[in-house]
Amino acid sequence: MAQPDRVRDADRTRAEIIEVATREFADKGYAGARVDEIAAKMSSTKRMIYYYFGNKERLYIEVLEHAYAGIRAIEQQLDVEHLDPVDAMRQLAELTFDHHESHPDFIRLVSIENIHHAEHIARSTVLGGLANPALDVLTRILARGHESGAFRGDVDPLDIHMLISSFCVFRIANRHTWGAIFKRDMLDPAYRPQHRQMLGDVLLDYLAAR
Amino acid sequence: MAQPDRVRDADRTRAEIIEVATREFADKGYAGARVDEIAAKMSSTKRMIYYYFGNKERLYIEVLEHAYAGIRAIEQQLDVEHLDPVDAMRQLAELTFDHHESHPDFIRLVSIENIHHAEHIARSTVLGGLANPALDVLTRILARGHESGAFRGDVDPLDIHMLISSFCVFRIANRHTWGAIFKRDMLDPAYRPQHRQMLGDVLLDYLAAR
Amino acid sequence: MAQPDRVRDADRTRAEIIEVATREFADKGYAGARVDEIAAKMSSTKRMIYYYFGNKERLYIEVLEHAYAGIRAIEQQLDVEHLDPVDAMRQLAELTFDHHESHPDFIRLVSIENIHHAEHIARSTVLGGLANPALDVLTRILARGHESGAFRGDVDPLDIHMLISSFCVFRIANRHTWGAIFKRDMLDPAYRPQHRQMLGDVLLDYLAAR
Amino acid sequence: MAQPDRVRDADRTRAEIIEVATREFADKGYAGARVDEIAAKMSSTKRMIYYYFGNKERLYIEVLEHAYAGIRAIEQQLDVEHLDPVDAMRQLAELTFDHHESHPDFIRLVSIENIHHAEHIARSTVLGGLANPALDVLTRILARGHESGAFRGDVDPLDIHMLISSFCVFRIANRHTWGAIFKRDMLDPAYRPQHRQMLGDVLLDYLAAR
DNA sequence: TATGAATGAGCTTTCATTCAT
DNA sequence: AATGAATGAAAGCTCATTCAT
Repeated sequence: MAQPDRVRDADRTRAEIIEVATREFADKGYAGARVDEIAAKMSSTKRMIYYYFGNKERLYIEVLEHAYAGIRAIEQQLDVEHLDPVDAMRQLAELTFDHHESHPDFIRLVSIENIHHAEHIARSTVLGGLANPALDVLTRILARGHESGAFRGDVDPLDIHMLISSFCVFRIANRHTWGAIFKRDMLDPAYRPQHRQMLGDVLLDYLAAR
Repeated sequence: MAQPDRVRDADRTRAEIIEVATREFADKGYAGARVDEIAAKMSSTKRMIYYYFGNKERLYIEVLEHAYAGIRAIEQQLDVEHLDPVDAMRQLAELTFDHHESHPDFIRLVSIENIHHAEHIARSTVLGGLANPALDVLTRILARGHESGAFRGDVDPLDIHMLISSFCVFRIANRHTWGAIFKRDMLDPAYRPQHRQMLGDVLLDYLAAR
Repeated sequence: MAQPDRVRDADRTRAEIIEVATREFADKGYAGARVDEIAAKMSSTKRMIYYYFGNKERLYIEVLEHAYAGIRAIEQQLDVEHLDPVDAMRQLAELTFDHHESHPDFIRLVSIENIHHAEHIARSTVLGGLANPALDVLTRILARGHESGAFRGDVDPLDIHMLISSFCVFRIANRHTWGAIFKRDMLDPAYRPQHRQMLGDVLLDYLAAR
Repeated sequence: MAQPDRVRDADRTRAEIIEVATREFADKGYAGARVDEIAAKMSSTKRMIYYYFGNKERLYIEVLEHAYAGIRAIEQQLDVEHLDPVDAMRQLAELTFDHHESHPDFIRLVSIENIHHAEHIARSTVLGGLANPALDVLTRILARGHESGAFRGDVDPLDIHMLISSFCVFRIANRHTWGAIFKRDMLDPAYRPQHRQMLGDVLLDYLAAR
């Protein structure tokens, strides 16, 4: 029984490093994050970061992989086949809305990765082949909506996904400059219901057959 | 005649530093950008950066101020009072769409500034008080559209601005991760007309009085 | 029967470590060799190196001792008493020539040890007292050659040994810089017979009574 | 006059770094040498090493280039055309003998470079194209000696150079292991005349026409 | 006898910044 | 107004070694 415990310790150490590093990278960016700072904020030592991840970049890539893993499960919360396409579409949008709002670190990591031209995603064996399952669900909803006569049929699912993502991501990613310029915090809970409603309305108004 | 020339040389040196630094910061982020690299890419020397800007942060702030200054002129291209509100709305959206597409460095600087919690905007005397004139134009269009019966009246102009911005910014800011995950370049010219059209449609469908 | 087997396993493990470490030290030098690298190249683990040898330096010393042990058997291949002194001398030289050529790792270890001022030889109980038996054989040949009137009598056997060694060692030890500067590989098989012949000629011309 | 002084300071700083680094690399080898140690032994700082040389390897390469530069002037001390070939040959050998004895750091650097498979010479633009002028002089002496009937004509100048080098290098390069095994310091001044004489005799006996 | 996890000390290198002229 | 040389502080990373079982 000694072996499993040690293995669990190793996993625990790895997991803690990923967790602390996620916060640090999301907060400071890749170049701005300090390996020493990550070490200081965890119960293990800096040496362990190099023991498990080899270097800063590989740690960052694993942080990215871990962060992206979280979003893959979104669509599984949606029982799309038993829902009216209109309801399904709104629910899918709101699921994204809620997910992004509750995962600001993920959104920030994505921003950071874009600053780096997504070079680390390209370098990741995991993320390179990541198909977004939410897109399949969306495609299915659009098809069923078109069949039922509720939706127009000339839309590209990926464009709809872009519309949803842009709205949900923007609130989080551009929160600070927006707040500085317009003196309004897009994430102020007071605006939340109105924005969440707005997203669904925008989508459904656009998709509505005419 | 010596003085003015020297002044003009000084202005030219400043301008070149800003120009090179804009590219460097936009490309690498604030922490990732290197003062040495900026110096190497310009015709003047590193010492001049410190002579004119004091330190890296103040240079970055001036880069940001310079970049934001560019966007303020957008709405001036729009003769809003002589246009039908529906046309004016579509034109305003397309103006933003076009501007952002042709100013990727600005969008990237905004992303970078958000990574840094907009702390430099807060520190800038210029940017702190920056009111976005586009918002006034937008407010005016929405009011006229509501008066004419074309638009619904229950929308917050800033939310509409957010909708436009999110769509226009997302294509640029998230281009690389999107491309890495979905294997499609959002900025591929082939998609441009369709996205530009889509933005206007989304807006007008949503704003339409019902 | 368990004990002997374990002992044999232990010997086998030790032998493998020595073997792998010899290659690694000879290839990279003492400071350049990595304990991790040695461990990675063997079937056992890094911990075993410390288990059997205590530390890197003691491992290196044992590698050195093992390498020097190989050369002690050289002169035993020579049936010196039944040979004409001239033939014996040439054969002894060629034996050294052949041995060094076929043991480049030994030559490299000697170079490395010289870089370290032979401090590890001094620290080795085995090597400190190592008398080179080849020298006895050489001394005997020179004496018999002088008695027979073939050789001059005013030579120091150790100087002759130095002459032989310098020629045989140089080809191996300085192969790479020589090749880089003169664009000729001293170990190219095409030159081998000529160099081997030359060594004997040089020796016998010098030793010839006049 | 300010510029030249600063330039001289820069040159002086570079020269001091090379000088101290030569001793350190020659003493400890490439991997064993410490940049910190080099810095500690000079009047400038560690940062300057990186300012002028970029990294440890480039510093080592420049050390090597500087060390090799010293040996190129050897043959210029020899007025070969006005000497009898026999005398010229002995003088050339003694020049090499003396040079190597008085430049043990150079010999050690060559040994070290061989341990590294001469990879740094290969990487050096200077050393890659280094022709050894001493070889030209040697070729000339051999030719004149053959013409005069003093020397045999079937020898390759490079082989003769190898014979000279091996003898002169061996005393320095293998001094420590030799001393440890045979309890005799090859560089003991007491042996110097005898070895110097021996080298010339060996050479001339071998080259003598018969 | 054996081993995966862990580590302190120290290594090379980088970077924004300032000095001296 | 301009500049090449210099630098302190700290960054990322490595290495021989030991711990805990």
